[in-house]
Amino acid sequence: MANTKETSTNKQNKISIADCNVTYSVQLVGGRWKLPILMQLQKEKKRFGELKKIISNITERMLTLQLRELEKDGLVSRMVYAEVPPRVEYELTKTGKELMPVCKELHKWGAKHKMELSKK
Amino acid sequence: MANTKETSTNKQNKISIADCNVTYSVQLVGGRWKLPILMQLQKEKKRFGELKKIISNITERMLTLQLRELEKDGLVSRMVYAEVPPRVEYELTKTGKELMPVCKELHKWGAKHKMELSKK
DNA sequence: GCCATTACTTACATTTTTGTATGTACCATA
DNA sequence: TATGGTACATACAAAAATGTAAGTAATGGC
Repeated sequence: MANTKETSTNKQNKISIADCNVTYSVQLVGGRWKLPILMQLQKEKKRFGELKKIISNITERMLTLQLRELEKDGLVSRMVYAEVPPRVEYELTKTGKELMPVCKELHKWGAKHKMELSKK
Repeated sequence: MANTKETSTNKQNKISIADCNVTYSVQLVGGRWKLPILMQLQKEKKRFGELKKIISNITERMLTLQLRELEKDGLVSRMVYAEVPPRVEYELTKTGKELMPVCKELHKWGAKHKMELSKK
């Protein structure tokens, strides 16, 4: 996430593979906590602390990191209110919202797949 | 990929997060080379060597590892012909094929998203 | 006997991701 | 002056994913 070596084969492969829009899309939501975050923001915007409470086991560090990436990638917007103690709200962007129907399809596929696996 | 420590927080989180079918699905195709492989098998089955040739930059090791996981997860089937030199063919399973329409949606979303980003 | 071909395997190194623990700024209130 | 709440940041450690380099088995053809 942080501190990537720009010249590594690893990094170069990651970049070149994202030429494909499917791979690109999956990379955007591939971080461990990104989908859990997006799901929580689906219905309404939420504060940092709310996300932390709802998403069990996530640490503040990971929540921050993943939110920053989602923001950089244009899936989530961040609103800071000049208050003390601070208040920061996160919300899906238009692009983020447009991803939700695709998630629904993934959900369907995953559910069906899990069921079929369990039969064996 | 190989050698995971069963008791690590990391692993435990990975597992618990897959309760959600969306996250579960994304995990199945999340490996670096899995989507490139799946895309290649979309139209027709292919031999190990063909995949290696077509997917530029993939190493034999990574191709093997990712194919093994795709097989274990029921997305790809493996057929070994008792010949020398060996011939092994890989093919999408029913489940794998059913994922393709979802990939198409992801593709659309990714393409649109990329376009919008490039405007800024 | 030697070589070529194919689909791997193995040992190891590097890079990336994730987790742990602790510290910070801000100001209102006690 | 001390305390509490919020949303972080930072240094470090562990784990996981990926990459590199070399080797293997099998057999048909030279």
